[in-house]
Amino acid sequence: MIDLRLVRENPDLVRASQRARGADESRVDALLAADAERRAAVHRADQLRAEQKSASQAVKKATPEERPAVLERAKALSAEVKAAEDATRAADEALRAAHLVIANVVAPEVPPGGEDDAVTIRTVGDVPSYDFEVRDHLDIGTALGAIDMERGAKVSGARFYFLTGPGALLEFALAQLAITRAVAAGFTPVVAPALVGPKAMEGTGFLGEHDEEVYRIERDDLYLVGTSEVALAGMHADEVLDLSAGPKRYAGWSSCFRREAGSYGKDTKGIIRVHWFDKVEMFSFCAPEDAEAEHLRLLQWEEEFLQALELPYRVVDIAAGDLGTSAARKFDIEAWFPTQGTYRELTSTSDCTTFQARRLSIRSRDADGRPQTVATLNGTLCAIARTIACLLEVHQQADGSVHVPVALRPWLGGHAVLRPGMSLVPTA
RNA sequence: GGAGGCUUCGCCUAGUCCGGUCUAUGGCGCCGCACUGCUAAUGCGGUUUGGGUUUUGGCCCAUCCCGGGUUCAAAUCCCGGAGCCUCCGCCA
Repeated sequence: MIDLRLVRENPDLVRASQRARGADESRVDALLAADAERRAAVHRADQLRAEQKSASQAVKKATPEERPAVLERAKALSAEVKAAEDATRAADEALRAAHLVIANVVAPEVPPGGEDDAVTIRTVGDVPSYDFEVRDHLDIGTALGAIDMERGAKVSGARFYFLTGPGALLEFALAQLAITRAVAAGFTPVVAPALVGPKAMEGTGFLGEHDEEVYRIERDDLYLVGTSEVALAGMHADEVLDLSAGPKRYAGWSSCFRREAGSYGKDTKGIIRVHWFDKVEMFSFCAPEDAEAEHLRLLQWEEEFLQALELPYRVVDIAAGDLGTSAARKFDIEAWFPTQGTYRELTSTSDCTTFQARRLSIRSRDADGRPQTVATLNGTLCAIARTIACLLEVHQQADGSVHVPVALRPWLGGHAVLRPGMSLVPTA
């Protein structure tokens, strides 16, 4: 949730943010009204309680003769306090409801517009050309014995898959490369739970208008995470972190689950858009004033990872209307998919400023030792299934084999190419 | 799944039986001041968090795992729940 003080002191800024997102501006005024109402209710209840406290003390000190009268007054006040507390509770809930429906305030640099208005910041690597007919990742993967969609569907339904043989090895190789690089950069590696409670889910902003995307285990009141961001953010809920040595960074590995409710017909072929995949996610907790710089660092680590995979890509600055609820700014990296003749999203990094941390009550101490809400940022290091898809397409060769990027070879038995029917036994 | 125990202001802890200056005790740690040639030791003071209000000096309210209840009054009594621990059962 956004900072209430900001709404009180600079409502126009928040209204402008809502407008940029294409969201309802009047929610800002509803929030202001709810805030004023709550403060009035709290004030009334506090004053009544103060009176009641002294009345209660008087009961104790009263002589037997005055006792009935004093007790009478205390009882009356008690009833008034109870009523005032009910009113406060109602005002609290109204405020919370009004508060939760406002998305994070977009950063001033964010491009205006919607989904199609992302601005390309830079393009890295040359778009490859092929002197043969390119095949899509599913054709290549099936021929390699790396991907089995049909049996995935047989066992679990559409958008499920098996990774087999070289596909399974690729999964582990990518995970190893991602985690190894993250550790070298100073991240703490984490294996995070894929099932989380409602608090973590709501705190990270996934239960608002986008809860259609989320798998829910009703019987146990648990959710399957769509990203380990949820567990990593929730990890430090209700804590005061020591950030005196700089940002606290985690690289979390977990399975990710997405219902893909609104995407019927999109990317139906292969493993680009699936209900389940594994992902290594970077997550940072840092002081609010460091968030922008940290965001650029996350972006840089993402880029270096794709460079290690020898994949051409471009970095785009996502427009206001296409930002997630929690994000103030978001950069996607889109990698080249030869069969689609375009760049497709492979990673995404968001600066959530204090939006998530305020909901989850994650704080640190400022220079004066006062608690302050931290900023949280997340970034994909490697969404494994989609990355495999991209690797297979970009690195395909005329004979149906696939070039293995040098960085991945240590985890692929030293093999420089993958080819149908090959032995997976490591080379000497 | 069954039985029992635990949860207090950073950490440890007193208090809970028997409700009322609990406006929460003590120790450790931390901060400030004093003493000391320096260090150590010692002494004094401070040290939960959130909200409201404010003439910026404060003042008020809440907060003893969470939510209800009883009562004029709840850390304390009653009911429900969560988390952790131990034992039994089951299990990779």
